[in-house]
Amino acid sequence: MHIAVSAHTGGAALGADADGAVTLTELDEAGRLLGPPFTVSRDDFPQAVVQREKHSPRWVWDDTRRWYPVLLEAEVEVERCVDLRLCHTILRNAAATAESELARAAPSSWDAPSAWAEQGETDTLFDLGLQRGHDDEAQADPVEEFRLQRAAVAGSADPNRLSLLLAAESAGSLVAIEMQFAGLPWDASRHNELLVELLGERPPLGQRPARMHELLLEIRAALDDPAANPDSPVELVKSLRRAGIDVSSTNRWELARHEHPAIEPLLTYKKLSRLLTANGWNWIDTWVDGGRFRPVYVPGGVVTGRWAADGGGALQLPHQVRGAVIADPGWTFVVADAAQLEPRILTAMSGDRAMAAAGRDRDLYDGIVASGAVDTRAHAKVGMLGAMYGGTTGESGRMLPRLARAYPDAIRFVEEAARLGESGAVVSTHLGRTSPRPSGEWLELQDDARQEGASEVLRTRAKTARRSWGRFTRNFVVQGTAAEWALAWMAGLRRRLALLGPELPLRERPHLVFFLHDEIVVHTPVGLADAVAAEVRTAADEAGTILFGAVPVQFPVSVAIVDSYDKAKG
DNA sequence: ACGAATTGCGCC
DNA sequence: AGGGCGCAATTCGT
Repeated sequence: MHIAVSAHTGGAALGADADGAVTLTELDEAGRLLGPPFTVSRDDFPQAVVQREKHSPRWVWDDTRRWYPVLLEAEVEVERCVDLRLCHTILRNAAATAESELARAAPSSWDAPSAWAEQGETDTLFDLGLQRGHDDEAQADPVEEFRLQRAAVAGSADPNRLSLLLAAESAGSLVAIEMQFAGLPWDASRHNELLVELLGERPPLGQRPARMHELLLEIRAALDDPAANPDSPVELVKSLRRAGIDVSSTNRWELARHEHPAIEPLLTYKKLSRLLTANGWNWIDTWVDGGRFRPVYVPGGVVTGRWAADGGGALQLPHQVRGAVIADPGWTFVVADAAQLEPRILTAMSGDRAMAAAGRDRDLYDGIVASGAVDTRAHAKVGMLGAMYGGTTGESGRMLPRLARAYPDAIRFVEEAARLGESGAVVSTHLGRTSPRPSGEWLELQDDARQEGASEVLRTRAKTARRSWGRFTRNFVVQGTAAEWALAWMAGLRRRLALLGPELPLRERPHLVFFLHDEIVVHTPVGLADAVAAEVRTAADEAGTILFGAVPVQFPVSVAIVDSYDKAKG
């Protein structure tokens, strides 16, 4: 029998056995049973959830993707939940819970990836969750797991932060399913127009669009090579070298360094080729259905805590096609992005007061210029990005000493994260998500390089690997904490949006339709757009306070009300 | 011939 | 010697 569970006052919950019956167990916050489990049929399950929702339970279940789509199909929304699998992953790896029973136990089905993720095809997603048994999960008792998780959090040095992280992660799992359910409004005919403007008419299978064909002829003429093939990197390098262009690869950066009549058409060709293959007509055929693009979001899909997406390249939608994202008649979009999120996160984490002042009531990079640390906004930006990514070369590297002088706390913070990574240690985000340990291979390499008589080659390799891991941990703390801020922002906004349309189903009131790391899109009736914009800002302020308390760091968002996505300055 | 790895590039 | 991804096409390796 599968048991999903709900906890908290008034809560109840569920699980499905082979016949699809669902068992609900009422729990308190520690996971203690408040009464005997009871069973409802699969058909009655959504209604049972509706009854319980009146008391705002927190549903505790193994996997939001398993349960929530069925509920949304039945127009049942859940206010909050615990996604045990996502939370387990966090607690299993967190330094703060390393001594817990949960973390010391042998790996179990809770450590496996979601068994419900792969069935994300649009035709099956929303009806099979309850019916399909899963062998591993048959053994996995969510009540017991919930208790282990609560105990692990309670036993950690800072239970509040971890609790917050688990709540945010779980809220994100609800948003992910809701956004897939609602879909991103997508106008396929507008998308086609955009493609025709850039590429020419859709060509027959296997042929190049007209514009690309013209460019191909230009390239061949310029290279004096009638067989030059820009689609093949290997052949293209040979063609370029024959024409006297000294390249070792065909990537854009390297090509752009050379002056030659073939370069410009080649770069244009590659740009269009990318558009055609990644977001061309085939993409429309595959991913747009009924005026909606429904990517499968994968909360926690990135080690840092960022989301990933499965199918359609949802998190890489090029600006070229964003004009096809058009609001329904009578509706509009509220598009918001957090301004300079990562450096502001670093400011709050490191307590750098000078940087906090630089970012107060203005663009942070402008503020850095105004402080006299660097001379242009572009320098400020590239310098800060370099500091957070571990860049050492070029402009970025040159800016670092100035930034370190002006903002010692912030720079020291990321340098320390890098140093820890290089030494093989783990680092953690503000709320306690911990970086993975370096691989056995990495550790061995470091070990071997330290041996007496290790070759110079080996020592160099070890150093390269060490630096590389340091760049990863350096970035992990910032990117991961930014992801936490974004989750808090989105969770708060989700709650606030629900209040703008009480009693209305998700798709008939303002709802989130897109999320991109530090940017959100809300689809809303036109009349509520201003109210939504206000909630977006309030939720952003709240997210900063929730994570960091009363620190003097602002998290401003730029908000645009637009009827198509390309009109938001991105 | 086929799956794995690489290349290149889109997003943040 | 720049962090994290996903995806399509090409190229490599067996």
